[in-house]
Amino acid sequence: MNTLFKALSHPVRRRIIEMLRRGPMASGDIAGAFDMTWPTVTGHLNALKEAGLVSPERDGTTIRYRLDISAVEEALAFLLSITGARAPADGDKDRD
Amino acid sequence: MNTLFKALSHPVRRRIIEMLRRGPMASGDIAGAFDMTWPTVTGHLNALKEAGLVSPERDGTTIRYRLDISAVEEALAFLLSITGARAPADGDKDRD
DNA sequence: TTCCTAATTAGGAAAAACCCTAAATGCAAG
DNA sequence: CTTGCATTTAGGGTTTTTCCTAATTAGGAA
Repeated sequence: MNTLFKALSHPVRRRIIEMLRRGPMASGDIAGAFDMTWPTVTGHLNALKEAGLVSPERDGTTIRYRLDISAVEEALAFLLSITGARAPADGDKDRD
Repeated sequence: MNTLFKALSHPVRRRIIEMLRRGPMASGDIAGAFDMTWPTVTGHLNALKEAGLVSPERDGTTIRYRLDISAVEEALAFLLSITGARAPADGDKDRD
């Protein structure tokens, strides 16, 4: 949960996640979409992999990254537990 | 969105959010729940405030922090857009 | 083997985050 | 005004993040 939210806390990494929403992409194609060096993007991909958000698969000389939805749902579960299960308490009378 | 996910990326701050789920709490009570100094907790509260996740309200000498659900829903919306699900419904967040 | 391309790891500088102690602020009561 | 309590801000040391360039690994083709 800790590395997961930390991975989501960088705009480049969130953008990568959005890109992978349509399907797996090669590392070079991902790196080419940003205005930073390839090694830097590799670092972000490693952070996402560490968080379980993506997984790489080799195909010859190219490496494709695929989005791992279940990790996203893990973060989703935390946020839903916040918005979905709110108990009424004494200074909290003005709910919608 | 950037400060929002960054705020969520620290375990102490996520725990504060969980604590505030039941209602506003005084700064001192929040700080007392952790094994760190009060100024450090104040720093975390500032990070949460910066992200729009909590808002402080003064009552005499004590300051109470209240959870701001709409910011949570903002993060929720991003994750839901990834999994492809719909936006959170209005009547879904007020039941116990 | 050698060469080329795809991609990563290594090393390090700059910036930010984290947590502490000490000092300051704000409010209320005497 | 002065004291006291609740809380925040200031300053600084240590660790982590972020990004770069240079070097390295890995696979395919000649």
